[in-house]
Amino acid sequence: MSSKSRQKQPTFKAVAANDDLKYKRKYKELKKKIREMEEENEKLSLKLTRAKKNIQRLKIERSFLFDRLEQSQPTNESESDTTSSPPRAIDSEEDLSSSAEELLEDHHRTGKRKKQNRDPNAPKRPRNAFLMYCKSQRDQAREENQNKGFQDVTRILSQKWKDLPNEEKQKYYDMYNKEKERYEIEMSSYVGTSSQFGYIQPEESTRNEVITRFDNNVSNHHHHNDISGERSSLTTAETSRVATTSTLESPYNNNHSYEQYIDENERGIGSEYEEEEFVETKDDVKLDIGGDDYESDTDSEMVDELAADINDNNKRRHSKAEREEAMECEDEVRMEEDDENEKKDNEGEAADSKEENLVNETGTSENDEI
DNA sequence: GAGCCTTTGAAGGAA
DNA sequence: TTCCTTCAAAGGCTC
Repeated sequence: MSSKSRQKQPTFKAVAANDDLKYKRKYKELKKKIREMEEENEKLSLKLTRAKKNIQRLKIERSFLFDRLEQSQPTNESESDTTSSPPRAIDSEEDLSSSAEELLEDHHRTGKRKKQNRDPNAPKRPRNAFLMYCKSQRDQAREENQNKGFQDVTRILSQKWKDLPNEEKQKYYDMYNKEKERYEIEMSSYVGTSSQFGYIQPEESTRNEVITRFDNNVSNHHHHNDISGERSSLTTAETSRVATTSTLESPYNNNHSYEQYIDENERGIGSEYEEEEFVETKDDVKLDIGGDDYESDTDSEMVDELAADINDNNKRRHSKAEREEAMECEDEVRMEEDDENEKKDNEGEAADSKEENLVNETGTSENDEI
């Protein structure tokens, strides 16, 4: 009996050690997963920040366009009443309103939008599952239906698509999801780049057409007249700064007055709501680059300051990574020490039980002898 | 060279 | 929420 228990002892220990190893492995896996989730979370936060900034910009743009439309409305009515008035030189307000209204009316009436010159640098929209299917099957379908035209082949493919079992379709939906991910990633880092094409936001072509028409009118007008009031001040007050910022970050490269409007709104001249939103946006930027304030007056200084901050931030990140690594090493060392201690304890226990067994055995033999 | 034809499906805006 | 529109792809055809 005692010899059996002696044989079982190391097996039990081996199992316990095995369990420990398992837990250790599991612990490491979980730690890795947490790290991955944190990284993903960081990415998503960045994406959210960008989206917020974009929304803020669009809000300002919208209020700008509505302001222009509202301001120009009464002028138009009075103009239409005075039929005998002599023809005037270009009136930016009138031209703007007629262009914008015409465009908006056109859009509402037809419900269709004219095709836009899309920025060739803009990411392509993802192809849906059916288009993926067409791409892979079209050649074969054309070979099978050589006498049929292109549209007919598409029609055949659509019929085939409908008849396709869901498991087969799933393959193409997966492909679509991958394309979609690619598109989202590209869009998150995409800022309108080409001044030739302007900044054309997907699904925002009408808005941009209005803006383009407006700014064409404004720029034309500036060559002919000196406008008094708001727009004049808009175009002259901070031209140099706007020119710099527009080349640095503006998607609307030709729009000084428009840029100026955005710029002023973003610095808090707009409504309280906008101001509040702007503070949030600026805070987001601070978060992105390390949480410091920027006090530079000029753009070049600000760029230097930003670069310095990014370097600092990289250093911080680097040291953070090092700290994490060191902590991990410490954990591992601690775990190894624990293991060793446990091993020693187990060995001690084994020795004790061995001694106990020996005592018991000797005890029984003595008794036998007696 | 631009736009149309055909199809499905995703996405976004308007009502 | 529903409806409508646009845009992705393919290549030939028309203006």
